[in-house]
Amino acid sequence: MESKEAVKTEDSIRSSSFFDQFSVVGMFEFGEKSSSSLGFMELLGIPDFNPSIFDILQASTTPYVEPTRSTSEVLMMNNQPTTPNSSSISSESSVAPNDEQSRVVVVDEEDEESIKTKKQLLKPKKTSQKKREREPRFAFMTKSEVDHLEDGYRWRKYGQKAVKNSPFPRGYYRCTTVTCNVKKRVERSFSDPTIVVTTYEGKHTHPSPLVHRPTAISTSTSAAFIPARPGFSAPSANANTNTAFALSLCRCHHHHPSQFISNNNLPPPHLNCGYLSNYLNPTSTSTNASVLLHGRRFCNPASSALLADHGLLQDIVPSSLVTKHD
DNA sequence: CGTATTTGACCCGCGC
DNA sequence: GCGCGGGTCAAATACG
Repeated sequence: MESKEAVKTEDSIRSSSFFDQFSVVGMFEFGEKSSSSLGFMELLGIPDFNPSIFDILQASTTPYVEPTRSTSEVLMMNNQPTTPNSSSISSESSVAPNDEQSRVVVVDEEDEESIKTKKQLLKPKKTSQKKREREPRFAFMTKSEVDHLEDGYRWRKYGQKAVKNSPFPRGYYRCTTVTCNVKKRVERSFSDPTIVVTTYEGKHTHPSPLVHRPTAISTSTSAAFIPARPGFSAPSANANTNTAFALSLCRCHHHHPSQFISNNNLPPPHLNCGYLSNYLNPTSTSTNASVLLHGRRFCNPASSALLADHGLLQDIVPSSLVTKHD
């Protein structure tokens, strides 16, 4: 164990952050940017992420309703091009079976919450008991073989329930930090078993233990998911989990490395800002694990500086590859 | 032995 | 009021 810990440098720990595992090919939001969506970005370690990433995309997206979910929970999914003119960022159907690059769609559930709140106002409570307040929630869909995706935080599973009309159970997790009451639900899509739906609720009141407290994770379960990376000798403790790590907040397809972005992955050409980077684990079994890294681009220089400050960029991307993009 | 997970019971909100 | 389903609790169990 000691030898493993020895190679868990701060860099490698940082590399296990959320973005290193998921390819965020699209972020979507109903209407205007909400505070909750920014909270989600904060959750992901980009507290001041340039809000312009929430460019209007809804016109090119198709609402997707999970059959097993309550009717009030609507997932926006950009990869089900039911409309001919859809300029969706990616097409799920085009994904090769062995393409383990995760695809994530962020869903803002604030609308749902506001609707519920309105309902409560119109309909008097049956009891005097105070209704349990709910934190803003975000759901996103990830194409992944593993249910519980490592996101840099430590989670304790506190429940599991069978989901109606679905063969896949839903897991309930709580952040292990005592002062933090962030929860997340993890379930596999019934309609597409390759898709994992993760719903976060609340905002972390603390930094990611994997990012800011590298020594603290040496005995944590999360450490088992730290991916092996070029330059680090530690093998991936979970090859299935870490077959592909990618970060791609795409808004400008002509900046994308062509070898990484298939035609089906291209974001709408009119989206003229953003960046993309990809990181694949070459030690994994994935046939796609061949490319180390491609440059990132940032629409807003402040965002670039911010990420650098958070160590999310500079530890992964050589400075020569970081390009400010105005 | 300490910690994490499992799982049945329980609570609560909602629709009928 | 009742049943259903989602969410949570907590004792039992597993694991390192």
